[in-house]
Amino acid sequence: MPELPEAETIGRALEKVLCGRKICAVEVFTPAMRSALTPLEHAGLPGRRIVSVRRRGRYLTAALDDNRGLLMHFGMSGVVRVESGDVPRRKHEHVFIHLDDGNIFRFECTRRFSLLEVHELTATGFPAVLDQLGVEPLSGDFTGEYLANAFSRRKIPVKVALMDNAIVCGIGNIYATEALFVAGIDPRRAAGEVSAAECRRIVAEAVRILQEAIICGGTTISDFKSVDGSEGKFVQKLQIYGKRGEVCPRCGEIIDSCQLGGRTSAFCPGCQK
DNA sequence: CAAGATTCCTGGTGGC
DNA sequence: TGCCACCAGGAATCTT
Repeated sequence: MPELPEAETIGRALEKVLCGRKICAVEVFTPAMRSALTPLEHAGLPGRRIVSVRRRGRYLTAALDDNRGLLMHFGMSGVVRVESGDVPRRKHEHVFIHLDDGNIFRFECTRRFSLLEVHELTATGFPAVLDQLGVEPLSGDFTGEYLANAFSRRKIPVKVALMDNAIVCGIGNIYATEALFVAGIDPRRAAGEVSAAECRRIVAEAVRILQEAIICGGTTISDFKSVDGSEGKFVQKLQIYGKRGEVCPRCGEIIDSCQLGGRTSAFCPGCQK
């Protein structure tokens, strides 16, 4: 389930195989997704060249040579591949974009939560629809002071706030769960009650975990695969996500879980205060 | 206006 | 073995 490290992993791989390629043809096999895919067929993509691939939060933008870009989001089961047409179309591959080197950019999504749209790009290099996103976790803007200010007076659980893309983008259930565990913060606490010092700890651990996950090529729980089909190895380093009922690796208590913002949230009652 | 609930979708899982 | 309820997840859209 792609969060920021998975999007970064996909983006780096796509940059190598897509940059400089010209689009020859577009085929849409599944019109009804979360957002309709049919506009892709009428967007005048053939003849356009892909000039760059950049990430913002969990989104990727493949910029074209006409100031537009392909905006991608992978939902929880989105997979992209760039391979030849010799491989038959898989059941949940919804879009083929044929490239001038003979390969096909294939967009797959089993649970149909993914997004693939053409947008005008602004001066930021991204579509205007991304302007609402909060700070980038791996930029210098994501500081303890920023987080403490964003959390101020908020009554929602700190974990829900950490997953709020309008505050900081790209941190989903896996990495929010892990970061709060390592920082020793109970995910159920009201965001506004978390101290500035604790916010600094959350930021430091979240950044460290995201960077480590990128080095590992992301986290594969069930669906995630990078462009070449490889799986993310960070799953082996997860300390608490999905481990309810197991022994806490830090204090030996039994890991518990609860529902926060509609998401299962594992935590250790012994060492997350 | 903030917070919480609901919705979309499919495949894997576990109970009986 | 089959059937079915349930769960996973991001983000938009609702209800309170």
